[in-house]
Amino acid sequence: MQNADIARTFNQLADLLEIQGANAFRVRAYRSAAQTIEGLSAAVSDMIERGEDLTTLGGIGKDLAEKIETLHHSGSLPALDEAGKQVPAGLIELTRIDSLGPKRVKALYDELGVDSLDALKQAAREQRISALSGFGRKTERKILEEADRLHQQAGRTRLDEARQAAEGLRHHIEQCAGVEQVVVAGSYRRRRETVGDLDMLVVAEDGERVMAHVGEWQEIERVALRGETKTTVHLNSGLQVDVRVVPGESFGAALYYFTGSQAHNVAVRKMAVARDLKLNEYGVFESDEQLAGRTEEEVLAQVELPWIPPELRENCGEIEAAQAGKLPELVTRDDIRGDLHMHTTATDGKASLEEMAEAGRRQGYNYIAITDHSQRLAMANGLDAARLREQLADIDELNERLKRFTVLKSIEVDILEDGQLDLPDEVLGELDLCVASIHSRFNLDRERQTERLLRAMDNPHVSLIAHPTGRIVNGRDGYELDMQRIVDGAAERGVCLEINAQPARLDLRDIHARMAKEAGVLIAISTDAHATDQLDHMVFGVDQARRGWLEKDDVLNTRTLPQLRKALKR
DNA sequence: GCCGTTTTCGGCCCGACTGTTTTCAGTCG
Repeated sequence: MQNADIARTFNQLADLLEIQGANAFRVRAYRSAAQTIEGLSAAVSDMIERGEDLTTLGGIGKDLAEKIETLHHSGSLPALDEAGKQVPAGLIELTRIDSLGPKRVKALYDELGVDSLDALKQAAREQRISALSGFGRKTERKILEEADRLHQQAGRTRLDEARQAAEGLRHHIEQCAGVEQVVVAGSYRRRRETVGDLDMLVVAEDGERVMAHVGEWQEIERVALRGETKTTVHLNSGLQVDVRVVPGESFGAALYYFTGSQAHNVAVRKMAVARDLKLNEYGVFESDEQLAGRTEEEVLAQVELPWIPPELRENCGEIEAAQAGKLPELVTRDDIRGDLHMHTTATDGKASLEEMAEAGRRQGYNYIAITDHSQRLAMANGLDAARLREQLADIDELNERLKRFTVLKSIEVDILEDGQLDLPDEVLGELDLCVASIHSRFNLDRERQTERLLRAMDNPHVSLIAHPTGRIVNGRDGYELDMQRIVDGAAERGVCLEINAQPARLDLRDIHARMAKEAGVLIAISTDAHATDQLDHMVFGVDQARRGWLEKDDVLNTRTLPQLRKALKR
């Protein structure tokens, strides 16, 4: 039972309880516990095996700790089965329809027996919904429209795709007269790997004018709602965007509020309440007097907190760290001195050795490492020892011509099923660094996959494990791994782990990067570029590193070349 | 269901928008 499974179970139970009309705070307790568990770097099942007390976790008391243990030992939860008997689980899907929440779903079920999407559509078409008290013709029509849309609705959008949409719309809004500033807040600003929607904040006096201007954007499929200060639109790409207009004196409060996360906001607002203050998107207030609101710094100062980087605002220890003056100084793109993972035309890259070097230099780097694939990856035209040695000679020749820039000799060597490497040790010994990774047999069980990676790290030539979990964002889960053992194993052996900066990989993910930092494992942030323009992906890797609390010293490729060579010695 | 610098009971974050209402409930973020 993984953390995500436990979190999902609690969220399901919360959904069912909500439809039943259970105490809203009880429902919230389940959701908050789910969030806590999802944000943990350690596996809850391991904590139970080690006999740790789960009630030390925030939002988890005696009852929820027992339920987690029940889940861990039996794989199911009687409370969930019980709730499922009270209301059909199919109702949860109905709450995903925009404008249908738990109360209305319950009413539709009680009054009309609606327990599925099809039953809902039929009831709407037969106009039985508008006959109910509290429902009207408009609501009925809207339900029908939204039920049809539900099928085509995408899930969360990858950050790089969201960036395209966000920048386009932001530019459009900036053209509106009277607009002083446009900022994208929400999970986009926190740099989560995917976003559910976009939250845009506009500083302007005339809200009506901005709302009208937004409605004219060419990429809009439809306007879902529109008020004086807030409008929600759906883009052709399927992405939902909320645009809000705020006055300048509230900009900091609004930016803070709409950046979230929700869990972070709730925690900070509680701190305001404890000081007899009210904190909302317009500012910090003592009775009716506004004490702060123009900047995030002055808002946070009212609850005696320093400014907290958005990437950390997940209520996973950042508030406590801020109070103790122990916030990390997060790594930045400017700290990066080189890129340690990229391919050339020798295998499946699109650019030559020399073109990659030139592109690396244009990034402002001091060095890059060329890491083409090894022979096992036949479809990528992987290198055998002889072809690798040819490339090494080419690199020597290139380095003699380059000034104040170094191309490091490397390889992305395949890790075979038994943990052996795909090239002989003697040729690996001729490299500056050896990057190893898995490209096959993703389906081994957890124990064997973990052993496989540990065996690979046993090879003294291995410097770095690339995309350690093999996951693809919105694509596939990583292979089964005991991450704690991988991280501890890397720490013992002096092996580094990669944050692969491809927006589709971002592997390690944030919580595992943080786990590695805590174990003292150095992280390389690398683009895995297969073309020169993909070196630009470095920013996504840096964002992910920041979400993992990494500082400059935690990152291998912030080092100068001599420091790097030293750090690579095992 | 959780939690404690006012509390082991009684609180628990806050506001915009919509539709169906004559003053507000439901939903969403």
